[in-house]
Amino acid sequence: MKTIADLARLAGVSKSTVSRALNDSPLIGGETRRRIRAIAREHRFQMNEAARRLSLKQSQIVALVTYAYQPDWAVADAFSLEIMSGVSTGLHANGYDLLLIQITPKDTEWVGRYLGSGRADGFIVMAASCTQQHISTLVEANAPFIIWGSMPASHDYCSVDGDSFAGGRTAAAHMLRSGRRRVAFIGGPARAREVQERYRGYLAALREAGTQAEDALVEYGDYSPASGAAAMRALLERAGDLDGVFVSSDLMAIAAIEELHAQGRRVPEDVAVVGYDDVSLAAHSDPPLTTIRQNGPLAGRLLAENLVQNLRTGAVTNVTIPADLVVRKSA
Amino acid sequence: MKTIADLARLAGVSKSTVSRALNDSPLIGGETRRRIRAIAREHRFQMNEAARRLSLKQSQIVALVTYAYQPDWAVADAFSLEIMSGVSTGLHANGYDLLLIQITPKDTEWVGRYLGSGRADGFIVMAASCTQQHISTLVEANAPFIIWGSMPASHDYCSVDGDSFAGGRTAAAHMLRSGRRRVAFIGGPARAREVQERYRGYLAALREAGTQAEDALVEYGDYSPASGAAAMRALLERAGDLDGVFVSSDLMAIAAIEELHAQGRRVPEDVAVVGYDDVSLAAHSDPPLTTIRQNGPLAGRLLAENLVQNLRTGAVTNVTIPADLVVRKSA
DNA sequence: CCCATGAACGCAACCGGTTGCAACCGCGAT
DNA sequence: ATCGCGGTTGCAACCGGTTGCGTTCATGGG
Repeated sequence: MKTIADLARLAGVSKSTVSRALNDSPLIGGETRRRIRAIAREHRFQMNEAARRLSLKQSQIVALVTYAYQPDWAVADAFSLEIMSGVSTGLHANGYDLLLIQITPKDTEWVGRYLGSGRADGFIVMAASCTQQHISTLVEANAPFIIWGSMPASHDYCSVDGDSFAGGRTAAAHMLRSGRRRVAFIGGPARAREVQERYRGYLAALREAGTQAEDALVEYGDYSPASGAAAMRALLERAGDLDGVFVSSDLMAIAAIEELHAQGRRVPEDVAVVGYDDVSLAAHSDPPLTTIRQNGPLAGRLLAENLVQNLRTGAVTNVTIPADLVVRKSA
Repeated sequence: MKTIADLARLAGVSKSTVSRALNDSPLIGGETRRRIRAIAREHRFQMNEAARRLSLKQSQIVALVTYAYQPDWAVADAFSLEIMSGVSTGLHANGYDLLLIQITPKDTEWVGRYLGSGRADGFIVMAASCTQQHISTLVEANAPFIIWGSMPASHDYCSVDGDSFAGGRTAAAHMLRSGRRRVAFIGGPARAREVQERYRGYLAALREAGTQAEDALVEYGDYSPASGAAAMRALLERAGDLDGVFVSSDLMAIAAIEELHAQGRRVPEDVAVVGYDDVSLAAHSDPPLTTIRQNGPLAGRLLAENLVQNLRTGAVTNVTIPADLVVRKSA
């Protein structure tokens, strides 16, 4: 592999000139630059990144932080893939590489390990798989990072989030518009911010439709299918005449549908169901699930772009992406 | 951030001694080593990786090669995630980092871009998303790499693959054992090696059960649900009394089941169905799909470990991992 | 005609590690 | 007392880029 010193010799100039020519420095004359670049191309020159990074004191790498895989976690569906893909393209477009790192819940050294050693310039973390602890670690280390998902009310770091309020509103409005009178709400953990937002959206839709909100129509779970079925059961007991339900996750929604079937209700004839996430099996469930989907690739791209911007300018941005309704058969 | 020069000053020794102590060089006395490491720990020392890589001429990074995300490709299910996770843990355990790179079909420069610049030491590629072209590029560049999936008969590079033969055999045997007499075969593309292997396994199971193989019972598709349904339709026309079918992919299997239902057959009462892959929706299909699953995390770990071994010793290994039957309701 | 000015480029230090080789130590053997 | 030797440690070069500053040369203005 050739070095810029080799190119310099070939071109009859100095290392500095080659370096500058390759980096589009205005200090170099047009003719010289062209000649040097031609030689570089001709020899398939590839700059040694390690050396460059050493000099520049930056790696042009951002790390996507994930937890170690938990078999029971297989829920990590296609959306993660989509987001990763988006992050990757967004990063590459800006000259950055994507590092995938796995951490354990109790590990608090990882920030230093990657930032201090210069293996990464910044981080992308997922709110879903990330404790408050981890976030504090990041801010204390003064690490550049961006987070996907809902964040505490007061925060001073970058983020990209789905529009949970709009998602909840759209879902509920869809059912109300098609004539449903008593639509219930099944959430994830009540303290999860995105769940609260979806609930607020649900409420807004009810209000706009002139419908009364009822406490008897809301129930919470923990995103597990079992909890979805349990919540459905509870609702049915308290309000047997409900004719629609907005569920905060597809997996819970599918479990809820099974529960409905078990109790002899037809979906969507008797009760409409709309889920959230549009996981891959949503399209193949019985009946195919109407649900709210977020644009994964877009989310990824925004995560990448905003982090890079933060890296370059220090700007901290908070953007939210739309949540779209995909209508199938269940509502 | 401190450098080894700083540590050297603090410890009253030279840079070289610090470097050696930190790298467990046998040249350093036990006492000195301990003292230096203590100081390093105390100051939360993190070695500058860029500098280290420049000296060592290796990055301790391997790149996982993926294609840019294609929306119509959403099939890239949980298995990819599992495999990635496995690769990640396997790599970290060996002191390597995982880089995620995306390439386009016509890009032929990527090998040089990453290898020549020292951004990665080796590659992991997926047979499924990888043309013969890409492989040639890799071998010509003399790049260290390992591939997941079936490879051409003659090859001299590392690989990890699922045991398709055993998978096909197990699937067919399961149905035969439970009394099915005429079990059919629906494959993916006939020229795909893994499909051929699964077919051979299917044949072996028939032979072992003393059953006659029939050409009328085999049909091929292209992994798309539509092709699965079409294949099922064709089989039903030719051999209306079949009572079992082994399908080369879950998505096709689910489509086949829908076709069976459409024609008034019950699953599994009238005809048993076994799929392949155990995608996330297999557990939730109607009826829940009996299928063949491969251990993604294991595959990933093996990919990582064997590539690292190749990097260190040059050994080229070809390993295959088991394909396990997961029995649900469809067979 | 001379000097200030700026464009284009070279010199050499620096980034922070690694490593071959020389230097030094105390020791038992000759 | 001298020599040889194994065990430790330091010196300095090297990895391949980047960049502040000085140098060279042509040009335009006084």
